[in-house]
This record gives sequence, structure tokens and C-alpha cells, in this order.
Amino acid sequence: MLELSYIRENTAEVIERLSVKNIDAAKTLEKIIELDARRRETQRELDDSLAESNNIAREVGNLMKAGKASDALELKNRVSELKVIAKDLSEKLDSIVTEQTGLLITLPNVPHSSVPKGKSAEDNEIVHSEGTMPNLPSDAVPHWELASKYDIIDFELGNKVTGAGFPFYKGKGARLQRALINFFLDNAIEAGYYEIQPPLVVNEASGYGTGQLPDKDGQMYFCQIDKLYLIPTAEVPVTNIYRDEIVKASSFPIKNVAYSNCFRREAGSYGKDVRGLNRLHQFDKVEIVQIQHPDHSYQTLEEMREYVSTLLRKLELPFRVLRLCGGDMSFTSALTYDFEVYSAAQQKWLEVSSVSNFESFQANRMKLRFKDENGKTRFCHTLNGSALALPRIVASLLENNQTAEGIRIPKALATYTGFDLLF
RNA sequence: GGAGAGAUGGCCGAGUGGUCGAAGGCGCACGCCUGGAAAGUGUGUAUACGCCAAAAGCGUAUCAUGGGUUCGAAUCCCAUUCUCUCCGCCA
Repeated sequence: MLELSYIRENTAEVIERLSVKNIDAAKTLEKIIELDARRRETQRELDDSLAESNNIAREVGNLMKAGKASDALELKNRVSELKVIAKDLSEKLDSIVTEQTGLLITLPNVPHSSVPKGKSAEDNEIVHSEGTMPNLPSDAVPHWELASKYDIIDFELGNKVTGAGFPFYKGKGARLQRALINFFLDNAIEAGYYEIQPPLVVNEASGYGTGQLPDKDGQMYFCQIDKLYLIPTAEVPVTNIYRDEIVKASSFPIKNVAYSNCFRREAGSYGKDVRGLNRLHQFDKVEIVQIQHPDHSYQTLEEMREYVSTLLRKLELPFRVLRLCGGDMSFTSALTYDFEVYSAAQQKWLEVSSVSNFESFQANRMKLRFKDENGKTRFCHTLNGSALALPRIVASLLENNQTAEGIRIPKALATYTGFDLLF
């Protein structure tokens, strides 16, 4: 959620920057500012009337003590009147605040000045490319064929037991999963991240805090009877640790890493995008989350970007980094780098990581604050990134490393799998 | 799931209708003391909103959450959530 004071003081800039996300916010902003004026006026009237009630109540108390009960009677009536007025004002204030908040949460985060304009993925800016493209034999096949050839991932079995998008990993496939999780966690810990194992379901307030709710609730699995959501990413529970907190500035940067299953309904996806491991309803991901001082968050974003690059280098996968254009960015992000790995057999780039700075957008929703050098309470900046999501890494590892003898496992990973050739 | 007890500031803990945002202690911050530290000692130490250009200051709200009773609620009543104890079930 955008900060009200920021909207109020930089209206034109907000409109201009949101246009990069192809949003025309002028009318909404105007309404929000108008509601804000009414909110403050109503608040003042309400406070005044409550102040008068409090004063009279105190007087009544004094009169009672002095044994002048009859004198108190008239005052009592006045308080009763004020109470009715205050109740009206309070209801009015509630409805104004509700309306204002309702509008505020429809506004996406303002993109960083470096974000290019654009409508779709076509307009993303490639900022970096690295690694050598594999030279595959002519009989190279996509990962879903390799998965069944080596009997390591069973999509049909998943269909039978659960449904589409919930595969079974078997034998060396399961071990490869476990190896990748440990590889990613160990690397993160070495880079100074603190490991967290979060709950896989969260309450409504947490979904709201990181921005999944209310706009994306159809994308999460929901347990109706307990009003709990299956997490779409560890970002949700791990960032919400700090909901309603005032952290010490000396604790910056706060660096957490968490492995979790991620659950996504992916309503509306279809076709070859969901083939094999490309898009699953349940997958594994190691997520890095940082809480940082506003002055340092972009430097941190670059560090996180570099960290993810080192992982892909160790896995010997060719990758490129994209700066997402306004139209392709998420609702909550101010700047996002996507990492894509080349899937040789599918001959396409697969998104394996998304590293974002949310600035104070999530922090404002969550009321995550810190005290700055002047003792002033301010919102923190939050950042996160996948480091990494497993399925598409597995897809490209299988495809890019296929040989006549089997799948070659990169050296850095082989110490975790316990085998360097999957056959 | 059943029965009972409870929820107060960063933490512990007092407070059963009236200047209570809340005693006391711990912690924390700053100062004094010290060669330095500890001990000692002094001061300060919640959050949000509103008024104000801003600071100071003032007002309002907040004692789990939401309602209610009352001139007045941390205190009484109702609902919800959570915690603990016992019983049941159980990885």
C-alpha cells in the first residue's frame, strides 16, 4: 500500500510513475485526497466531542464525591447527548476510512525510475546474459520425456493421486530435489542468511500483509473451515514475521532464507506453458527475504541479484537477467529482476527467479517500521527473491545435460546428490 | 472434542467503577561516578490519529479483539480469538 503522505505530497509524480505500469490513477488519487480531508475533519470533530464528554464525566465524579448528586443530573444528560453525536461521527469516520483504504489497496506500487514502460514480457529489458548454450545432439528431448525415460518424475501418478500439477518425484528424482534444496540452503547460509522453517498455511492478515490479498485470493488454496491459506511462497510467512513490529535499525539488514513447498492454483493457465515442470500447483522453492533501511535497499537488491547469479553459475546453467517493464511487474514491486534459464530442448527461456524491491509497499500494509537516526518512526523496505525455485531448474538441468549415457549432474551439485550421472 | 483458569507496556507484575496510559521491578537509552569496566546513582523510556509550517505542546483512542452497561470501564456483562491445566484422541 502506498503511503498516504507520499500520495498527498507527490500526487503528480505518483500519476506519472504509475502510468509506467499502464495505470491511470488520477481519478483514484483525487478521490483518496478528498476523502483524506474529510477524514481529518471528522476526526477532529469526534475528538472534540469526546474531549467534552471526558471533561464532564470528570466533573460529575467530583460533584458526586461532594455529595451534590442533583447538580450532576443536568451534566449527565449533556454527556448522553454527546454520546449520540460521537457515535454518529465515529460511524462516519469508519465509513470514510473504509472507503479510503478500499481505494488505496487498489493502487499498485509505484515503479522505480529505471523501470521501462511496456505492456508485456516482450518489453522487458535484458540487462545481462551469461553462460554457454549447450550443444545438444539432434535427438535431444524435453524434460518430461527424460523424466519418464529415467523414471524420476511421475506426472500420471500425480494425476491419479491428486490431480494435474502435482507430480511424484521418485528415486534419483527425489534425491535430486533434496540435493537442490540443501544446496540452495547451504549457499544462502554461507551468504549470511538465517534459516527459517515457516508454516505452510497462513491466516488472512498475513496474506494481506504481503499483498496476495485481497487481489489474488483466487490464486491461493484456501481451507474454508479454518480460514487458512496455503502459502504460494515462503515470502508470505517469512515477511509476516515482522508484521506490526518496530525493528531496531541496528539489526539491518535482516536476512532470512526459507525452504518451503509452494502452492498455486494457477487458475487460467493452460497449454504448453503447463507441460511437464513448467508450471505446477505444488513446487519447492528456497526464498531469500531481506528487511532493509530505505537508504540501502537498492544496493541490497543488487547484492541479491548477484547472489542468485552465483547459484546459476555453480549449476553451470546459461542464464539471463531481465529488468521487468511496468506492464509485466507484480502489483507490489517497485523494481524486479527476473532470472531466466535456457531450456535447450524446449528452446525457450524459463523464469527461475524473481528478485524484487518492494520499498515500503509491503511494510506499510504490515506496519513494519524502524526508528531512524532522528528517532522518527519510518517504514522499512522489504525485498525478496527466489534462490531458487526447483522445477524449472530441474527441467533445464535435465535437458541441458542430457547425454547418451545419462544426465550429467554439475559438480557443485553432485556432492549433494551423491551421484554425478543420472541414468 | 469436553471441563476449568487466564490474557495488562519490550519483559515480569500490581491494579475489581472515578484525574489509570496505567504502581513497582527488570531491560533499554543517555548522563554522573571509574584509568576502564562492573556496582552505584540521576533522568528518560508505548503506538496510532488529529490540531500546529515544524518542534514543543495539547486533544483523542488503545490494558487480546469486537460489541454492550454506565455521567464515567483495565475493572461489570456478552461474543470471538488465543494461552495454560486436566480429560479424550493422536504423528
